[in-house]
Amino acid sequence: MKNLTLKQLRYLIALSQHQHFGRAASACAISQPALSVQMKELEAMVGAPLLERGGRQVNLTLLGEEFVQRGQSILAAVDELSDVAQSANDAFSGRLRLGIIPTIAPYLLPSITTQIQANFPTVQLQPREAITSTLVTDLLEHRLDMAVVALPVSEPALEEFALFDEAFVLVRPLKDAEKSPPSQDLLNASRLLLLEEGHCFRDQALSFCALDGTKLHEVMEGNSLSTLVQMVGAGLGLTLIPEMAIALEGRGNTTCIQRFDDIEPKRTIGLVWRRTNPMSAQFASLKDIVVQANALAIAAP
Amino acid sequence: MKNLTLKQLRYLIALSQHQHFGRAASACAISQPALSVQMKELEAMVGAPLLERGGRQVNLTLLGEEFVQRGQSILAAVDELSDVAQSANDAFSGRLRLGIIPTIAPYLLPSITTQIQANFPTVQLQPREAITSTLVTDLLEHRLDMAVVALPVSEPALEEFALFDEAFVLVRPLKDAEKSPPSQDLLNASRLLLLEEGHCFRDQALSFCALDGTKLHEVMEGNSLSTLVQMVGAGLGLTLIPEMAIALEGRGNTTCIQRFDDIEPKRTIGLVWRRTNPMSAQFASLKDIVVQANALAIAAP
DNA sequence: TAAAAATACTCCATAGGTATTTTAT
DNA sequence: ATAAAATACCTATGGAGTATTTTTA
Repeated sequence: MKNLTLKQLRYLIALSQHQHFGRAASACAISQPALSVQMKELEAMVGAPLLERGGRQVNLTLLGEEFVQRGQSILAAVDELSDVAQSANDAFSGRLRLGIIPTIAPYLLPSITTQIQANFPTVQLQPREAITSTLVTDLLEHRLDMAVVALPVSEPALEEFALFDEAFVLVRPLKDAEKSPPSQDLLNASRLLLLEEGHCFRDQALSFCALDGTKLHEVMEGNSLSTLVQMVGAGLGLTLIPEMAIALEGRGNTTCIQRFDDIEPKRTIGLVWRRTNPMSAQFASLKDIVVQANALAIAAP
Repeated sequence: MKNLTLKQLRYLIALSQHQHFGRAASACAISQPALSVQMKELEAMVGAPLLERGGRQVNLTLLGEEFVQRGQSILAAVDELSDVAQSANDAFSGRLRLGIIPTIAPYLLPSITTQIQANFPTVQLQPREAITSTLVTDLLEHRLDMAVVALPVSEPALEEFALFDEAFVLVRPLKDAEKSPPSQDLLNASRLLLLEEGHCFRDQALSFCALDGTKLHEVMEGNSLSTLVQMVGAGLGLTLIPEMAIALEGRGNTTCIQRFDDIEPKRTIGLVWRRTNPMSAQFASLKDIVVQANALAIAAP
């Protein structure tokens, strides 16, 4: 029974409908002998007669009827495969597992979600928030389809696509609003509040200050930008936040935001995905969505 | 998608399990290039990638996963066909639509049913009672598998198998028990009670009396032997019943049973079925069952 | 005798094998 | 450099066609 073919089932069903080899054969667009041979082989495989051959008409045995019944549902399931393939072909659709780093997620994810649902209603977005290293691993091991991270990732297996640059701004206690303008020197002289290890934003901030983690002594760690901003408000130090976070984090009345004039620190945010992902082409169409989402996020009050 | 084969589904599933063309191929007992080609063709047919080819391992796309899921249930349904075939092969089993004439049914059917259930527990007996002409039509048109009738049927498409001869006995009012012994002359001189038209037993009785229906004037018709016997008891005439009916119909105390001495009337009871029925071989094994059932029926009190 | 299915044979499409190249890590 | 998949090419199986025979009603 290992060599049973779908054709044979189709032929048997045709035969059950026409009860006549000649007519069933032409319904299947094959010759009568071809049908005879196939049915003979099918019966040989089954080891029992499926057909009762009369001179005038062909009838099915009980077993034959059973085969027709089951064959029909098998063929129906096969036909459904075409439908599945078709709908998958039609448009960018289905599950999209999107990773996103925590220093972007709260600000960008809401508008990304909205934009995607508006533009690709058939896409089921499954966002996941994690630090870059986790996201990259998840991408490489097929647990994610795409991620929003700070570039470069420099992973050969991953395709990178830059979306926009994002400036960092200084967060100071409100009372210092009139004091010295922001500068690298100021940061170096102050207690700097940073995210805990692993967050790329921490590394980016340190890099800007031309410091490495080991030389850092006057530092406190937090695990969300909100926490850090609150700590700044309490006068415990300074911190940097990405431009996009201003709308959300700059609302308090205990801190103030200051931009750097001279050498503005920034990072590049981009999309990454496996080069081998067959959806690559369609991912390209996603980039516009995310750029738009960014515009909305910045424009938000 | 019309040319999709079960092999391709098997290959895809193997690939999803091994995530490696080489190993999946050997699991399928084919070469790696053969597998590559089949998967390529499958994807071409589907019109969308099912596989994501990485250097180290092969992964499935979302659509590929969907195909694997559906493919597995399709293959499961195909495997079930083997089981169906197997169980049908193992023994004489399944539905048996058995026709039986009314002049035998009440006396023979109970023991037939018992015997069949004891000997072929997997057979589902579906008995139907009707006159011979109906049974023959039903057989020819595949509404019955087999029938118990009086032979000969002389239908070329039907196989006949004689089971046993069945004598007819005379039923007279009890008061006539000591009168003239049964003979053809007696029958001709009396009012003969017969079954209505269509029952073969009517024709057999008439034939024995060397009468045809048209010459019959002193005749009443009934539609069951029991009714006729009751009428005999009421002194309305005579009737004939088959030997097998004695146990049931001879119990009353208003009638008596008399056997013919000289030329004993009888008929042959047999099985008939379509020559083309593939179960023919197995039907042969049924004949012993029915013969046994007859022995039981006659032996019954 | 006529209609229908089975057989005989032939051919070609294609599944599959081997050898090799390309690709990706 | 190496492992793996794709490609090229060849072979052989088997699905399907035509012509014919056998069967059965």
